[in-house]
Amino acid sequence: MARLKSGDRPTVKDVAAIAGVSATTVSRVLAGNYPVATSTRSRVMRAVRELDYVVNAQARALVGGGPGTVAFIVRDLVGPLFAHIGQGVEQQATAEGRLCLVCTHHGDPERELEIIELMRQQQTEAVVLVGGGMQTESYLQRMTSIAHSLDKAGSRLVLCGRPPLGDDVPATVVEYDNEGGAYAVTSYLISLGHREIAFIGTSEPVHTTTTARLGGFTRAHETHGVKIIPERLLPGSFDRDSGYLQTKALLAKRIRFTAIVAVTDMVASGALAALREAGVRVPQDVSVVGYDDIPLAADLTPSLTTVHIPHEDLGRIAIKLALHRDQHGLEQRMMLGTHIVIRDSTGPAKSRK
Amino acid sequence: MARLKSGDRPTVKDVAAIAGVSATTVSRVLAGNYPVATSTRSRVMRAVRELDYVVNAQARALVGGGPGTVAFIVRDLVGPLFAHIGQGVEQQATAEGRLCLVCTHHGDPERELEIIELMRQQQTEAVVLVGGGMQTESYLQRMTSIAHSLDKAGSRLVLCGRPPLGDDVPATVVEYDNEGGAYAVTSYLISLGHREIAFIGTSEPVHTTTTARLGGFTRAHETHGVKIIPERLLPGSFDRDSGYLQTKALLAKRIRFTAIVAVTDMVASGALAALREAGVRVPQDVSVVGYDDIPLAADLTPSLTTVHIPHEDLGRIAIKLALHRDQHGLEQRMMLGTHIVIRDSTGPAKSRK
DNA sequence: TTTCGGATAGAAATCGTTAACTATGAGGCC
DNA sequence: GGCCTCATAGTTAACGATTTCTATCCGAAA
Repeated sequence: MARLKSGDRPTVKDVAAIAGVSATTVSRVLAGNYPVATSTRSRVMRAVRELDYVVNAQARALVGGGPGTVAFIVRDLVGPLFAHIGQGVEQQATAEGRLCLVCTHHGDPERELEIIELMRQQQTEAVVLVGGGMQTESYLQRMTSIAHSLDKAGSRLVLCGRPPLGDDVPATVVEYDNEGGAYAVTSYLISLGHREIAFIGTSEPVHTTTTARLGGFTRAHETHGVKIIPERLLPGSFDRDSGYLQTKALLAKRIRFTAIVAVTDMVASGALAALREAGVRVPQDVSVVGYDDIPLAADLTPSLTTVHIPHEDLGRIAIKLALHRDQHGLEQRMMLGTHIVIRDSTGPAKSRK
Repeated sequence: MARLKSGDRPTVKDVAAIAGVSATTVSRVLAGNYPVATSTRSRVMRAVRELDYVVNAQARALVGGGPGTVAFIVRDLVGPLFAHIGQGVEQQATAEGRLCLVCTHHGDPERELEIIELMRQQQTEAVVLVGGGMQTESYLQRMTSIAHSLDKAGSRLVLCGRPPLGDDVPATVVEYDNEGGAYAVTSYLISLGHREIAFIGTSEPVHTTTTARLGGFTRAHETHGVKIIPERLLPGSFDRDSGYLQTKALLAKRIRFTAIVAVTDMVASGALAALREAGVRVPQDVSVVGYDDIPLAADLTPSLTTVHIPHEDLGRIAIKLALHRDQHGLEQRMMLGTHIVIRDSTGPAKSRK
């Protein structure tokens, strides 16, 4: 007689004891994959309700059943782009019957590694790394070895919005055309007559996102035969403050410019604020473009011309590819398109007297 | 001789076989909680590295060890306030050595219940429900029964940003002063001379967040002896479109108003856009206030007067209380303060002719 | 020399569930 | 009537790790 100590949660055995059957039968009633007499079934169900029994997912997982999990590893949860990618990841994971773990590393590579190790212990089916990463040699090397470790353990490293590690590395990669977007938006500015364009947000150490965006910026200049001067390349992070401060600095140093390409919309937003304070009109005096197309980009004043990233698709496709990687025909490397969204923060270059 | 089939992940037994010891010893070396000869230890460690072994968290959990998990259940991941609360939840969970599951229900109460059930199976230590909820009788009843179920299973229902279910219900509740914030910001408008204030975002069925905010709005009017007319109470959801459309409607219907209280900043943002289109100046002609203090509130034009919610604290405290609920002196019900942030979207009421 | 105890290591039980075997009775067929 | 099969339910092993409980060896104390 399995007397149930209060505080302990009931097990199949407890249910079985009450229903007067074996544990196997309880399991079969719940799974419904084996014939059970109707009377038995109802007795079991009554016992289940009486005890308010639920299976122990851990025990079930051990023996092979139960929902798998997918991990979503991100710098921070705040910030509009992570949320959208996360939305895509969570949606697709749920649609595929998986649970979704979330972890943040706040930009600390050590912490990122710890988290991945933890996910390996958790038997996670896929580990999605979101956003750009460092590009140092040692970091890439460690990532590569992690990809192999996860692969051996039946899991999968997924790089979302970050370039591939190499051809022989077992990882799923879903990128967006970061460089192309920067190229397009810069070309657009050049076509409007701008020749003195500042870029806010170069970074050190080298970051994949920055590199790609700056790369597109540079290529557009080259294609159209416009020279870039280093004074117009300003460092900074991805946040609003960076845009504000760097724009202030730009104005203070009296460097000539007719347009600003900001590395993110948040940076652009800071730039707009700084320009407004300085009495510089946008877009009459200076054009400003951002990158990301965050939800409020259209609500800034003036509304912001920017590059749209298919955030949610990025997350969704990442999960889909990773979970169905055994199916033939599913390429494990995918590049999604970006497109520029023209709003009111850009206009013809002021003809310099 | 435990020959390792490729594709299977290594177990303690495999490590033990290679190191020439028993599984027990491997476990002890890894846990470090029992004396093991130095030579044995190093042989085991070598085998661990050779196989790239990691423990199976599921198996470990079954026998009591391993990190616990908390679940974070939310309407959507996008939307600034959820991200911030999530950030708080994740941070605190990580700090307490817990993993963090995340699920979305898109406003579907059925789905919400399914998710909670799933979390109970997962032996989650705490289930955090974020944001307001429906206030229908049946919903509250089901929530109450869930609270008891989770409690019996050693888990904990946590209500974050939502009023308590009742005194005898085992749940942790962390609220913010929703009603007080609305009262304060409405009082502020009244003190500026506004007497004709519209509220955008009443909802049906009754939603806790809306109810509280509208409640504060109403109380402020009563306190200051100002009458509310139903025409100035407009329905709508929490998003930008709602604010835009309702403001358009308000203008079209030629209802007199000198100020708008929007149920969220996103709604306020839509209202600002509609007013701008109509050539109504803010704050000279009409004042606008929001609620939430989203990151870009300061970047709207004009910058938005709003009510600040301590989002991150909300999430952090929710987890802290839930995980340490056994410790005496920790109240399982907490109300955090809100405060209004005065920016440029509010000004004195235009003296009517 | 005998015995006691500390230092190590292994065997076996345990966690909760499922799945592969077994076992039992009833009913149909020759 | 004997045999075979189907329906149903129970036994037992397995999943991978931890944790008692034992067992051995060796040096020290008596």
